[in-house]
Amino acid sequence: MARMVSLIRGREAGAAVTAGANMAGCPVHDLKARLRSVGLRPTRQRVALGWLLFGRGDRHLCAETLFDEAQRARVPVSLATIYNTLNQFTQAGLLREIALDGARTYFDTNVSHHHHFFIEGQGLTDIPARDVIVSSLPTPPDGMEIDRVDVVVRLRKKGG
Amino acid sequence: MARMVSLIRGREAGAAVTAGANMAGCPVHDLKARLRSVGLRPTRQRVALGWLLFGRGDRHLCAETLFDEAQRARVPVSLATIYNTLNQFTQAGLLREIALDGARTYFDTNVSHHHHFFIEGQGLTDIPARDVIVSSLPTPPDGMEIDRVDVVVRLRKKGG
DNA sequence: TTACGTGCAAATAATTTGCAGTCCC
DNA sequence: GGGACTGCAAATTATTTGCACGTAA
Repeated sequence: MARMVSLIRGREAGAAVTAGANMAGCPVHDLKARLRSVGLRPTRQRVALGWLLFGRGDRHLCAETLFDEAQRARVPVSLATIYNTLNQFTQAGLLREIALDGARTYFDTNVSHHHHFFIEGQGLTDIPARDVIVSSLPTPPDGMEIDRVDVVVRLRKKGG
Repeated sequence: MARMVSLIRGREAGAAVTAGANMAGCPVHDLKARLRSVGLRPTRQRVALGWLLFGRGDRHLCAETLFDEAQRARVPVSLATIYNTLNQFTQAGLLREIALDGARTYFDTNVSHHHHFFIEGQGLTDIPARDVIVSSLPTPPDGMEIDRVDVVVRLRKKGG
């Protein structure tokens, strides 16, 4: 299996963790350090879930999905802990919450700036930030500023 | 109260209903006709809810909100019927569903092309379609075409 | 040791559904 | 009159929470 230089990406992601260079290369160690750096104890469950979440590239998943994966991976973890962990990770900036249809809540392991394709009933695909150019935006109301701009490109079957 | 030429807007909205000109001007009649034209019987509840929904310009609301309004307006309608009606209206193209935070489901009475400001915890405001220009989009995957592009501009308090 | 985490089961919250009675056409 | 619609209450589904026990620092 290829080495992973930085298990978790994002705006300020690597900084504290991969800067030291020497320790880099052990994904589990990186993950533990990353958890500590956001104030979360690297417990067995959190490390295991972090491994599932961040070990396979960018993903969009919901609590139930992660729960299934954990069971398949023989990681003993309760659904309640899945929910707690997803929320804690999100609050810590390791995940981003995505609202799609009001039913389930989805989480994006890619917290850097980017957009999404969305196919009804089939889920999400990332669009790199550079592939979408928003060249004109309205002025925010007084006292407000733009936090971020999310673009969702809804797709349908051609000639559907 | 000012006259309403077309109670319900949207891509194909007015056509069948306001074309005849003579009947136009009676919002209730227009609404009933509009309901019939999408295959929904204009029952007391649906007309009352349609009136609440479309009689006051563009709105973003959830089931609970509409339920409260109905009660305040002395419209006897059950919460179950609110949900059913919102879903039927959405399916008929009179409303658009908006996913914001995964918790509640919101509905937009404006089904024409436009975008949204979103302030965490404070809800939505419309952005006219002309105020947002997306000048570059990725190519859709094979066999797919773009249905529509939704832009959400997330705001936060300045210097928050 | 000791505060933080976890698991379980019960509690919420939003929404849907089954069915008997009601209403529009 | 007959099928579509509504209301109610019960059922579902997604998620959160309280509390006793376990575990990282």
